[in-house]
Amino acid sequence: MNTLQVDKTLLALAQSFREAMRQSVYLLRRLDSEEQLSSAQLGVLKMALDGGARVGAIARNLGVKVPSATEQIIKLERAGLVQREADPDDSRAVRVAATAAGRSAVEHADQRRNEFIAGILGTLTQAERDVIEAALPVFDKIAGLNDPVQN
Amino acid sequence: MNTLQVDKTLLALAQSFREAMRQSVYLLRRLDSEEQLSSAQLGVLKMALDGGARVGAIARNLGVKVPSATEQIIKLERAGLVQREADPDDSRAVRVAATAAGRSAVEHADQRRNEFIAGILGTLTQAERDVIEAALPVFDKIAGLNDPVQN
DNA sequence: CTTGTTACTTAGGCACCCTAACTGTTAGGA
DNA sequence: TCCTAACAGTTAGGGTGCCTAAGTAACAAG
Repeated sequence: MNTLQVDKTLLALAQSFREAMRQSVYLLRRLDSEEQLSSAQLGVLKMALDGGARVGAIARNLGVKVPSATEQIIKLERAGLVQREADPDDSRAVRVAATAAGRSAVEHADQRRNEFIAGILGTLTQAERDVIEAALPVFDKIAGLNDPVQN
Repeated sequence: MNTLQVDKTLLALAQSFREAMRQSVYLLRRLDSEEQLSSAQLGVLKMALDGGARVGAIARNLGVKVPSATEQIIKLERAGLVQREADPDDSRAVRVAATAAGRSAVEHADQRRNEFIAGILGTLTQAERDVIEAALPVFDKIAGLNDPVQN
């Protein structure tokens, strides 16, 4: 019960946690390789769904630097999935809005990806799914803890 | 309780699961950006710890194609962290073994990464950590389900 | 009206991954 | 024995996504 022991447990958990993260990278890679729309682009596109998202906000939400967001936005624009327009209130800013094609692309991509994952989850027992479901909010919290440190 | 409803629940869970995976990508990215040894290289190096791992085995374990593994191995070799030597039993094959420097690099990198994650996990409640701990084996199972599809 | 800050874009570069093509080795017939 | 198919890795070439540094343009404050 001393500090050392607690740390040891924590470190062991951290190790397993890292391994799980590593696995999810593979899973995501696989998911990406079977779709037209990459995860990065899907993330941008999703933010552009509700009207006009600013480039900086998109970057922040995706955990990347502004130029990286710009790059994805330009690709999406060329693909006709988003439009860039000047912000009426601040002409330095750019509003990124999904086009109709963009909207439908998101829906399709999201559905296909969800189905893929659901297919995997479907092979689990209900108890296992419950365990996952219970863990997801904690993952969210962890993500929130990671976020604020910013860049 | 009909199939449709089950599917709906499953899809919703899949959606949340995807979101959690997305977050772990950010977390891993952050982890990587603060270290010398990248995740990709650490993965290769770890496989090279117990004697001689074959290039193909490394690639398979890391979920990448052989040329990608070769690339990382060459980098590690240039950094003096692994050695490549011919397999005595099959001279087509190459054995990749960690050097002393490689071993110590793994230890340091692993420890630093674990400490980083432990620092995050340490801010959770014990109950939350328990939930995570319970979920990790299920993540492993999911990874195993994803793996076999191979290519 | 100048000066600093802010929002974004452009330019250049790096890491990691992939497919296709090549080299060398092994193994299984004819 | 020799020829050929399969196999293990490497090389070549290309794509994506991310980053920093250096522009450009617009706002905001003195």
